Amino acid sequence: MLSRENLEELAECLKVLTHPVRIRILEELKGRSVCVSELCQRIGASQSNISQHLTLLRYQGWIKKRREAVYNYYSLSNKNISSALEEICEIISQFE
Amino acid sequence: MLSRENLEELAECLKVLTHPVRIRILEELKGRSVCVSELCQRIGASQSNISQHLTLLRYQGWIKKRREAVYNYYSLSNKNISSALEEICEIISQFE
DNA sequence: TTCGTATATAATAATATTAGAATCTTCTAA
DNA sequence: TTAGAAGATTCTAATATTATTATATACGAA
Repeated sequence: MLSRENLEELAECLKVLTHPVRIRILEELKGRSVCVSELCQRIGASQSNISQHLTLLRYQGWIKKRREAVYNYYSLSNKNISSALEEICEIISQFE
Repeated sequence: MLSRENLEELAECLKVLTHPVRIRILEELKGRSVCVSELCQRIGASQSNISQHLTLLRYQGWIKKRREAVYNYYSLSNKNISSALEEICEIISQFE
């Protein structure tokens, strides 16, 4: 049984995955770095909106950024994220 | 890559797990049925509050209820839920 | 230095979620 | 039937999340 603290951490952590745009961002970042403007184009949301979701994702440790010339390239913060996301997708999709 | 529709379904489905009380409820229901009043006691939340979380969990298909005399017993809606929850906990806890 | 492009941040408004109180419904036992 | 208990529903106020708009910053090019 999880402690009250762990419960809240888990809940908080999963909040990241409860917005379609954020899941989509994580998918786009699978295996490569993408800059903000490209993410905007591919996902079809405003720059400001994407940027805010990126900030949250980074704050929660799912992604990291790297500056290169004019661009900020974002990527998954480690290799497990990608497979973790896939596993969670799969687990959840079994219920539908 | 998930479709826009699937993205939203996935996000929606995971929202269930983003409240400590709901995770706690699912944990309490692992392997057994529990009635509302007992859940209130064990979790330490108001009857109304628990009942609302139960309604959401049931609406999303995570749990089912069964009437028995005066009591409503809730249980996980299938056997996969329990292990799915554990797997997700484990996946997430790797990031911390 | 100044300009333009890429991105971040701040402020705001709209919407969603939450807890708690009050009320209603359903069922059982008498 | 009626009283009482279990649980559901409804409403409200507080809070959190989200998208939008406007503004700020950072940096490369000229």
